[in-house]
Amino acid sequence: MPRTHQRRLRWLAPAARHRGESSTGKVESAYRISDGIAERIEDAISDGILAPGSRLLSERELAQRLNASRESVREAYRSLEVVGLLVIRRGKDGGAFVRDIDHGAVTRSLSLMLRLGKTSHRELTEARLLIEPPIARLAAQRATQSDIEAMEAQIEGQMNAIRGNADSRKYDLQFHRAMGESAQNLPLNILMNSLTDLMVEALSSITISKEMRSHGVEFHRLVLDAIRRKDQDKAFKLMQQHILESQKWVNKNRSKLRSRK
Amino acid sequence: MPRTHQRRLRWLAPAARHRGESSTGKVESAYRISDGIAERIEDAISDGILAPGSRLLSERELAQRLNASRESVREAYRSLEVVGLLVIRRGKDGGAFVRDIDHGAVTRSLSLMLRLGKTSHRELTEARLLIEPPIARLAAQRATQSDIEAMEAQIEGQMNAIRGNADSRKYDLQFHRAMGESAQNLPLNILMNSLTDLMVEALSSITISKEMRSHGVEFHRLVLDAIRRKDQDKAFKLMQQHILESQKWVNKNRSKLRSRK
DNA sequence: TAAATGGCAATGGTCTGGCCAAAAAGCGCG
DNA sequence: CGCGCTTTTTGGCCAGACCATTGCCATTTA
Repeated sequence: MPRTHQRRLRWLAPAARHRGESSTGKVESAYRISDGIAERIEDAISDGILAPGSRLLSERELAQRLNASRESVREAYRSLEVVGLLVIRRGKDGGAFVRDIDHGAVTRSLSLMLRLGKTSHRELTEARLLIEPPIARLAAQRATQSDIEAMEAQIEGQMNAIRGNADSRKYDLQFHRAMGESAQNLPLNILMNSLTDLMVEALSSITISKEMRSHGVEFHRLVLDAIRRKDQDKAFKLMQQHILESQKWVNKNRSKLRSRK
Repeated sequence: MPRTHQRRLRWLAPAARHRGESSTGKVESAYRISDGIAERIEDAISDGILAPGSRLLSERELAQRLNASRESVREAYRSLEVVGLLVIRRGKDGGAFVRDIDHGAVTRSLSLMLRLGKTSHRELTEARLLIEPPIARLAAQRATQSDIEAMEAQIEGQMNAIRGNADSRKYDLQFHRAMGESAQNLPLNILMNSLTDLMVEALSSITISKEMRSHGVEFHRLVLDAIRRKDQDKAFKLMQQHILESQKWVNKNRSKLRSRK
């Protein structure tokens, strides 16, 4: 057994701790060994002891060291994979790796709830309408040079894609993401990303005319311009208009808008 | 083996399906039996075939029917529990039950990401400031009589709690929730609930003076009054002011504001 | 009669031990 | 050097067992 791994084990020192209810409301059904393990790993990650990319012990090995069964460890790893903290790979040099921070889990979770709640397209647009324009305003206020360059790159890519008749949606989405980044507000950014992801998902079946796509990229260009000039109100209004336009277009073309996946 | 359960099995008819990547970005590491099972159950739930409260087959039984091992079924159930779709109970008459729709999963997920991203209190307030006032406006526009009564009830409870020196935070939170309900926009509502939950969590260590609490409930009363009169702008501004006030108060009292749990 | 007790049965939680499949590393050969 | 086979590590899956928890019910007891 290699000694090199010894250092990694510090985080598994504390024994099983509190039971009951976490402040966010998850009811824990009594005690589970796997939950205890998962919790310690989670803490280790959020404390930075386990950095993104680092590899955890193999199921067999951690089980042995903790005097637990492989299944308990396995279950812990799987739970953390489900919430997006780990990624598990098979094969030699496989195992569980700490994932770099990824907002996708929030989006998935939100998406699930919205599907269950039969959310309409109207609600989604309404929500975007309340969140994105303010974010554009913040972006105009705070964007750094590199933020602006990132947005420029996406617009560039989008234009090329349109010219080549390739799929430009990816760049469209990325532009919104880049704008979100520059607003420098993590919660808002995550929320906006979730909403735009859902929008893209909802519209994925619809083909968009070349004209409309050009129209979209043009809007992005204008928004970016406002951000560059730090014209907050203009950025706000443009983004608002952008969303309204695309909604209007969707309404016109909703020959068959799928309510769910 | 009882025949009565035969009906419940319809949803497990389709065989394993698509692999690869879901549109929300989850990378699926090759094929897993448990994922297949989980997916079918998830679909059954979101299609309404499995209603909230209904009980799934026991691990042993479903495993047998699917010709899978108990572990695969178990893993599927656990995954769905983690994302908040199921709740699992032990003991006789225990098992996996479809949970009624619960936004807590989104909050937990968001909370995790924010912790990992070292989100500041400032960002949280900023986000609330952008989301809650618009929601108050929507509430003023759309609240039904029963919505209003729900809010009244929370204010009532909050006042009683303050008079009796009991914990009024719960009612405070519930008021915001009730207001969110009346805005009749699910995504916005979920987002707002997540933010307020996080705020409550962040402030849970701080004791709040009786005076301040009375001040808070007074604000709620004013907001509700504006909603009753359908005075959208007033509701908007009051909510904005409410958040600003409480932030100001927090800044003053942040003798020791914990950055994370 | 009503309440406490104790056994029973169903179900999830954990463990053991094993085999299979994937996947990367190592190695040998051209 | 690079291609292809073999090896080795690791997760995925399985079978069977036992434990812990929980609700139910018959029995006992106050």
